[in-house]
Amino acid sequence: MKGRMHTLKDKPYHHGNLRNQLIEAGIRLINLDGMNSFSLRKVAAECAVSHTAPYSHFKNIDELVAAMGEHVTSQFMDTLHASVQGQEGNPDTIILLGQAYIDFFIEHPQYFQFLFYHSGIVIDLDNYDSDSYPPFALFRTTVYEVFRSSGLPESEFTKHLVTLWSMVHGITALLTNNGVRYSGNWRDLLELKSIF
Amino acid sequence: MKGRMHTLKDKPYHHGNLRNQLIEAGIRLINLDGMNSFSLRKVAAECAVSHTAPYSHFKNIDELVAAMGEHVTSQFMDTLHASVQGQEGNPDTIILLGQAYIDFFIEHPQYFQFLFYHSGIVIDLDNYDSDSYPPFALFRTTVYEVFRSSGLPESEFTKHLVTLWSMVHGITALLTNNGVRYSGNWRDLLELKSIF
DNA sequence: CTACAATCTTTACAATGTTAAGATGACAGG
DNA sequence: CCTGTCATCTTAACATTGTAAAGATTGTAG
Repeated sequence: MKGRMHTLKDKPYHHGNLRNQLIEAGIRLINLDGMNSFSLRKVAAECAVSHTAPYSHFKNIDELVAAMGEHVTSQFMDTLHASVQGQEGNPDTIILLGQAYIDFFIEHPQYFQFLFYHSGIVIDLDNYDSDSYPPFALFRTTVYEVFRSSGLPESEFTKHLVTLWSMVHGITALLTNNGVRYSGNWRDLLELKSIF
Repeated sequence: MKGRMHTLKDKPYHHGNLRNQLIEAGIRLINLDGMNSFSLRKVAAECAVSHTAPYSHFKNIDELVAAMGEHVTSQFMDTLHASVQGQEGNPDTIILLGQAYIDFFIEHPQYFQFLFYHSGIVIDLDNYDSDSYPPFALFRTTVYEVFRSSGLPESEFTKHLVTLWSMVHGITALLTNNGVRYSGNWRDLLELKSIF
């Protein structure tokens, strides 16, 4: 991430790599206080540049937040991929993936609201084949592989997929909600198995 | 809602019932544009008072939003109660309640983010007996009545409750998310039965 | 009727997002 | 080496927002 040549993408001009530093500083702020106290000017200050410097790299604050979202989504995907690495054929793959999904947001509680309510993601449930949100696409293909060898009729797949995803997404939404208190382990609250 | 006497609660002084009108105007704004473009000054303008008039009724914007949240929660509870009215003993009560939960937010898509991320609700999963969030308390008692006559061991109750709630809450979170596109009926996406 | 207190307005200020204009400096071509 | 271009960054300015302070208004108790 340090000694790269100048491409069209990263722009280490005067300040050197400001665009990436803004993204990283922004994510740092999200992890601290969430989206409530987030501000463009704080991000700029964190990078020791004027509060309008970000406008050389992002059209507006939404584009900065979107870039931050892509960065976090990338980390999220890495975590998800790692959780199912070398588990091909294992029928518990779905559970591993679901656990990774939940654990990722438990470890970064502010990411949930940030990603799903501010980063401008788009999830199209009408056209699965179009560019879907990567974590959901992975979830879909993973669930499908297990589903295929379950003998259930193909027409039932979507229901099983969305039911599973809703459960995983729902417990995550609850446990990362600022207003929800729970000091125990989520594994005592939810039975991820017994869906198929 | 018009010809009430002055109690300690509503205060029709100069303007007449401003407190309630602020709450209603605020909820109207939420339904239009969600929490993004919400502002105290717009609510005040909507009521044709100065932008600081709300401070005679609320300590700050968070208290106004909290009052709006209580109002919406009250509507939510009315809807939930109506959905299970006269269904005592019916094992499908849980499904009716879950459907009402989902449908309420489908009809008011902005309420989900508003209620769960801005209205300051508190849900304590450690102490169920303490004042919990009313919709969750209702969900809990409703599920418990069905669960009791299912023969399952008492120790498993919490898991079943939270699993169900997560599923309902999760699909609601997804379908009311601004970034999620789905033009069909949620009943084609989820199988609320087959949990017990 | 008078004084009090609740209600509302005016004024002011700090934080924020955004735009416009100008300064800075890397770099390519002469 | 010099110069002009252009991406980058700064300064200045403005609109929107939340909030505090001070004063004006008015219903109501005594």
